[in-house]
This record gives sequence, C-alpha cells and structure tokens, in this order.
Amino acid sequence: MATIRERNKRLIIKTACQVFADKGFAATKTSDIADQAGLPKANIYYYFKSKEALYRAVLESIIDPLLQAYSSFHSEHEPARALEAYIKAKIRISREHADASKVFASEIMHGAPHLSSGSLEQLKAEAERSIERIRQWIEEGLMAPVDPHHLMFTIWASTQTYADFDWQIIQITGRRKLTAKDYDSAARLITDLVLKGCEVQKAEDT
Amino acid sequence: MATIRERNKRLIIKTACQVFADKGFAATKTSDIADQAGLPKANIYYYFKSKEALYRAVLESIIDPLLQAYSSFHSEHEPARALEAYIKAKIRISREHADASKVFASEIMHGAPHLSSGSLEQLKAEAERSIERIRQWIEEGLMAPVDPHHLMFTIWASTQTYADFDWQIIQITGRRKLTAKDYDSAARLITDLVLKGCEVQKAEDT
DNA sequence: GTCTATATCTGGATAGAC
DNA sequence: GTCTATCCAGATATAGAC
Repeated sequence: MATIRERNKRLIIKTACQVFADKGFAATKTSDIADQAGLPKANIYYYFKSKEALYRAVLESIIDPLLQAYSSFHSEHEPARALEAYIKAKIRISREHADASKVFASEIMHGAPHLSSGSLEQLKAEAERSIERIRQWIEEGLMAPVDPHHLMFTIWASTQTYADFDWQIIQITGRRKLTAKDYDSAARLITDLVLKGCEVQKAEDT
Repeated sequence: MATIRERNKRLIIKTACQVFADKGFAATKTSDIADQAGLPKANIYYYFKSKEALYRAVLESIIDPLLQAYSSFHSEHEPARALEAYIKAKIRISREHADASKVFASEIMHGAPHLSSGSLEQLKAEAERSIERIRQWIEEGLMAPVDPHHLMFTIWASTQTYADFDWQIIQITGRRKLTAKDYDSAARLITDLVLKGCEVQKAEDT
C-alpha cells in the first residue's frame, strides 16, 4: 500500500536521480529538482533533511544492482558463462539504471566522497572475490593467462560507458535514443572481445 | 622566453587542472585553486576573467592530444597496426594527461555544456572518419565484421578508464600509484582483446 | 603585477501560516 | 502534509591601495 509519504519520496528520488545524473551533485540546485518534480522546494526538505541526504539515497540505490551483477561468478563454473552473464548484467544496469549508474560513476571519479564505507567495502569485496575466481580459472587452465585486474577494468569500463557517456554515444551514432538492439549489440561485441581474448569458447547450453 | 605572464598563466592552468579533475567544475572554489597554487585569489582573476574561462582553458588543453591520437588511422594501412597504435596513444593520454583527461570525461558525461562547438566538431569529425576507416577494412575483408561504433566505444572506454577511474583502480589493485608497467600491461590487454576480437593478427615489423 | 578588503549574488535551509 | 517568504552562509568577482 503506497502511503503519501512513500509516493512522494519515490517521486523526489526519481527526479533527483535524473537531475543529479544530468548536472552532477554540486551543480544541481534543489530548486531544479523541486521544479522538475512539480513541487515547491520546501517539500523536498520535508522528506529529506538535506541535499546531501537526498543524493546519498540516489547513490545507494545502485549498490544492490551492482552487487547482484556479480552472482554469475559464484553460480557458474565455466568462465565463458560467468563472463558472458556478467557482461549482460552490467549492460542491463547501464540501460535500466542509466541515471543512477551515471551518478555512481561521477561519484567514483571524484574519489567517492559521499559513498558509505559499508557500500564501498561490499563492492570492493565482491570485485576482489570475482577477480580471485578468474585467477583460479587461469590456474586451472580454463582461460588464457590474462591479467585479471585489467580484464575486470575493461569489462567495467566498456559496459559502464553506455550509461556514463550516453550523450557521446548518441552524438556519434546519430540515434535519438539508444534502443534495446543497441544495448544487445554492445553486449555481444564486448562479450566477443572478452571471450576470444581469454580464449574460452562460448559454451553451448547443456 | 617565459614572460611573467606566461609563467603565471601556466601555473594557474596546471593547478586548476588538478583541482577541477579532483572535484569537478561546480564543486571547485577559485580559492582552492589559488591556495593550492600559492597565490591570492585575486591573482587568478587578473589572468582569467572568470572561473569558467579558466575551466575552458583547461578543457581545451586536451583537445589536441585527443585529435593527434587518431593519426594512426590515417597513416597505417593495416588495421592491426592502426588499432594497436591508437590504443597505445589513448593509454598514453590517460597517463600523461590524466587530470585534463578526467576533466574532459566529466564534461562529456554532462553533455559538454562548456566545450566549444569548434572542438566538438573536430572531435566528432575525427571519430567518424576513423569509424569509416574501420568499416572499409571490414569491407575489404581485413577484419572480422564487428560493429565499428561499438568497437570504438569499447576502445575509448577501456583506455579512458585509467584516467577517469584511477581512484577505483588504485583501490582494487592496492597500488599506491599506477606505474609505467601498469599502463603498459593495460595497453597490452586491451590490444589483445581488440586484435583477437577483430581477427586481425599483430603485424610483425617490416 | 600583487594582494587586502569588500560588494554582490546565489542557493541551501527554515520559520511559520495554512 | 503543503507551501510562501525569508534568512544567511559561502562563493564569485572586483575595487583600489601598494
């Protein structure tokens, strides 16, 4: 049951997410958010005690999807399947949580000054666990001996770019907006490069 | 001959570049730049008419390196050589112009509100020309039929990430600072993925 | 060309009526 | 729970002495 409080908080977070993604934290005025949400500014402050608290709410909303994306590294035994699923999940985040993803990227670029240390630790732990998993696969001879860190950085960067640099991508492709097909072919290209580069063959379904 | 004017402008731009990269345009205070440069704030305004003018100077400083990086697409006839050289050039930019590169990325992320339309057009033209070149190589059967746009986006993202997300990379690798070796192995991994993915073999030197 | 002191304005946050 | 009017800290930019 959606109380008035919940509905409003949701509207404010959703709008804030768009504006923060567009302008960045510092350049965003709370009045921008209020105007775009069709509310008076004071209403924002009734629900969130400060601009920063609102920003943190937006920021934390992307943590769970990012953590979830790592699941294939735990559930899959073959590197090809795990990597493919991870790339797919990351591209889906760039598509379905484009704004929050961008806010997160901007935050990381500036050294994560607002991110809670709890979230940071979780993200770091999952990343390290997955990198360790890749290292094992290499030791077991299931993959070419690529540098697992750099492999991960390339996957992060190339999937994340469809959220962060959407403006650039739209400029270059001449699209008015990225479509489902665009995201799919992006995922396919990245997966191809990674699987061929790691010399693991795409596993057929069992 | 370095006049006092030139020396000071250079110092201010260099310092501004660091601070803008660290905090972003809006969050940067002109007094931060002044303090870090060891100058009184009014001195900044003696050399630059506004914070934005100074920011634009920083921003424009990265355009030329970015344009130069495309040269291998024009000078090289084999895709393998051109792609390898381009990746190397882009990684070198991430290393040697890390701060300006980051400022540029942040600018693009937010829709390039401060970038001159001239620079924008030049960058776009070079990008499109290079993408067209890749398309030709594919038609001539020199490369696998990958999507040239997505290939370019992946190269941009994976090379750019070493400047933009340096903080993250340092967190994960546990390094105190990225070394020449780190950049080299990054370039090697990205080049490997791209060349294998495009099914072009690394050309031996003639 | 340098720097202190200050004008001016923007934008986060709140008081208090409804 | 909503909203107008307002406060005030902080930041850009400048005036004007040196």
